[in-house]
This record gives sequence, C-alpha cells and structure tokens, in this order.
Amino acid sequence: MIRAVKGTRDILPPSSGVWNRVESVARAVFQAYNYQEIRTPILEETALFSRGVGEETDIVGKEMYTFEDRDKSSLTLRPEATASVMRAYIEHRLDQIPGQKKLYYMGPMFRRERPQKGRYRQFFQIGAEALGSTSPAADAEVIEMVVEILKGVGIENSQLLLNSVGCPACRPVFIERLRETLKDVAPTMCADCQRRAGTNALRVLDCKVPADQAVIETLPSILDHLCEPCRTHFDTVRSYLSERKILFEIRPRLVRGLDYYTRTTFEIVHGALGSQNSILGGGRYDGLAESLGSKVPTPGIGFSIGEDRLVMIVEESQKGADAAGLDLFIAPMGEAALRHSMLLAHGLRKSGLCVEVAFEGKLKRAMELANKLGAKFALIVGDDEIASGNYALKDMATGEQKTVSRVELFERFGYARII
RNA sequence: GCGGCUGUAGCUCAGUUGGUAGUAGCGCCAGAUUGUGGUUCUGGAUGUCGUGGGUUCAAAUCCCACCAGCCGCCCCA
Repeated sequence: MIRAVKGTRDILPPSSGVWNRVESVARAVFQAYNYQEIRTPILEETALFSRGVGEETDIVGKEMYTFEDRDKSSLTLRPEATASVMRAYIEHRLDQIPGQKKLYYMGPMFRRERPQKGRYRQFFQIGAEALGSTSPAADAEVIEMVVEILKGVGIENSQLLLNSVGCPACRPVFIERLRETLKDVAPTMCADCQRRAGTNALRVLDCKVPADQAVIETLPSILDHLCEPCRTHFDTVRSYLSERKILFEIRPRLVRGLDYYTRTTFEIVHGALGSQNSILGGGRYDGLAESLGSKVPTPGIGFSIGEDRLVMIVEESQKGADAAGLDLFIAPMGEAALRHSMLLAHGLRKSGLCVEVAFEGKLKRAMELANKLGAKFALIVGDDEIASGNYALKDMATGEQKTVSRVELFERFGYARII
C-alpha cells in the first residue's frame, strides 16, 4: 500500500474548511493593509538559500531538499519564502514601482527535519514582506497586521516576543563580548552550551536548561550593545506598538535561526502547541538584497506564520464550529423527477444556494442522507409534484413540511437567501 | 541527526500464561416502514493484527530489523 511520505500529510474535510477560513481571514487583512499576493516557484536554485538564509544555519546546513537536476544544476525545494520574494523583487526590478512594496504569499515549504506534531517536512506558511522602507513604522505595521490576523481567526492567549538583534555595525561587537564572557562561565553550563560557546555563541542565550538560566542572566545583553541608530529604531518600534495597545514582551535572548535578520525580530508563541510553541516569526532583513547580489539596497521586514500550527490551535479552540452547510437537498422520485430536479437545482445554484440532488435511492434513503449531510431543507420532487407544479418542502430542523409552488420556491431561495 | 513510547476494522479500543481475530462502542450499508430523516430494533460488510525476518508443533502476543506516528532533544513555522 502506498502511503503519504514521511512528514507529509493529506488535509481532508472538514479540516480543509478550517484551512480555507484561515486563508480567507489572512487575505482580508492583507487587503486592508494594501498587500498584494506574490506566487513564487517552489523550486529554486540552491544558491538562493545558501546566500540568502545563510550557509551556517541549520536550515541550509542540514534540512534542505537539495538535488542535482539532469543538467547538473543544483535545485532546492524552498525551505522558506523570504529569499524567493526578494529574488523576484530584484529580478523584476520591483524597486521601480512607486511606494512601499507590500507582498504576501501562502504555500508549502520543505525542511527535512524529524517530524513531530506541529512539525512537518512539507508545511505551509502564510507570510508577508514590506520592502523598501527602513522606517520603524513599517515594523510596527507588519506586527500590527499579524496581530489582526490572529484576532481574526479567534486566537487568544498568544504572546508577542520582541527583540532587536542589531546590525552589522553593532552585532559583531556584541558577539565578541559574549564570547569573552563565555570563556569563563561556559564550563559551568550544560554540554550543549559548551559546544555552542565555540560554534554559535548567540544560541547560548536561547538555552532552555533550567540550571543554566542563572548563568544566562549574567551574560551581556544585545540590547545594551546596540549602536545609536539601532537603539533609536528599536525604541520607536516599541512606542508605536504601545500606542496601539499591542502587548509585547522584550526578550533580549530571542535569537532567530536565519542569518539575514537585522534589528527588529519577533515571534508569537502559544501554549497549546507543546514544544513546537511558535506560531509565527519574523523580523527585519535590511542586508538580504545585497547578499543576493542586488546593487539596489532594499531594506525589508516580514513575517511568516506556521499555517499548520495556526490551524491546529483554531481547531482546538473552536471544535464543533459549524461548517458552511448544505442549504437544500432535493429528493427526486424516479427518472423523470431526477431530470426535473437537475434543472431546478441548476436554477437555485445560480443564486448561490448550496444544493445537492440525490441521484439514486428511495425516498427514505434520500431523507436519511439529507439529515446526515446536515441539509437545512429537503425538497421532494415526484410525479405528483411535477404534475401539480408544486413541491413538498421540508424544514429539516423543525420537521415542518409544506407545499410550495415553483415560484414560491425561487422567491424563497432564488432571489434572496432567507434561511 | 539523537533518546523514549506506541502501531489490532473507517475511528476509539478489547484481546488472559503464545492455541483459529472481537455478541465491543461509534461510523458505514441494508431491512423493519413500496413517498418522508433525527429515536428504536434487526441483520450485514470491512482486518495481509504497521512491514519483513527469526524462535516455536503453534505468534496479534516472544526476539531482531525496518517503516510510520507521538513525546523529549536539536531546530524552527
């Protein structure tokens, strides 16, 4: 038996309905902030990610689906979308169009990690990028927008974490300081931290081992080492958020795993997810365009929502929510009635009604199905009805049944959906 | 990539010290009711017991490997 490959999955009804609702909410919010959709290929040149995301990151180092094409070029299934969006921006000279370039995307990403709940090898992200502005207002607007999306799908109890990781001017200085401090204290920390102290000092700040927390508290903080422009930028972002009553927590130890981040970084976490508790992450990436070879400096800020995780929370918090249901189930009695019913259904569907016709089975079976499918009304069409020009319309909730003419039927369902 | 737990019907699960797989619940199909659902009653279908090896007269049960899922680590969305 052939099964879905490890770490991938089928999204079936009724869950697919939740996915669609989440996506519609996101599209509506994007629309309100004047974002437009961009669709980029799933397949990209490997160099896009090694240069964009960073050779040293886990994503590029050990999680990409990379293969050699028949012409020997190296291709990769995209592990994230920001690099692709920036590539498209540069390739199509979108810097030439006026104003801020605001783009959103949704679609599958691929990372070869060990699968777990909330972590898949093919997963879906909904994200947005605001390109062309260094203003802290852009940071604030992006964060505000993501908060609106979460509100829109009914998510509560999430926490916004905020940090600034500085820029190429101040971050290296900080890392140097951190390294020096770690020389003395690292030997007292967990094995992982001792390793990180040498390889990737920033990650020590992110360690979750309880025993290490006391030591981590004493380590230097990036926020004390920001250069003047970075400090001002960060303070302004914070004041913008406060003015909008968006609650956040400063996490000087919030370190993102992609090399392109500069200045503002943020993350939203939710308790219902277990160890995969991050539902979205984002930040500013002012140097990304240059690392992809652009001569036009293009600052940007964006975020990416883990759609699988978002849907998981929505499903848990609103289970039993009604799916968009079947309005009318038509039960024809016999061949002639079926023909008649198909025409009738066609007319009613034109006005947006969700109609299903029973192609086979006895009336009892049809009524049973109408009930199981959750139809609001059932319409019985038999020889008597065709001859008299009337139908039997039954309200499935109350059991009330009455005779309606064809005109009455269309008045009720066809012209306006009074249900 | 590392460690742990789990894998029996569409779903949730029983299955004793190894002895032919369950009157199990829900769901599905049919009948009781030849033009009327939800309740009730009756009947029915569906399993390579995750896969492959091994031990044994005999394996769902014991052993090994693999696969998949879940939990933790790592990392991230």
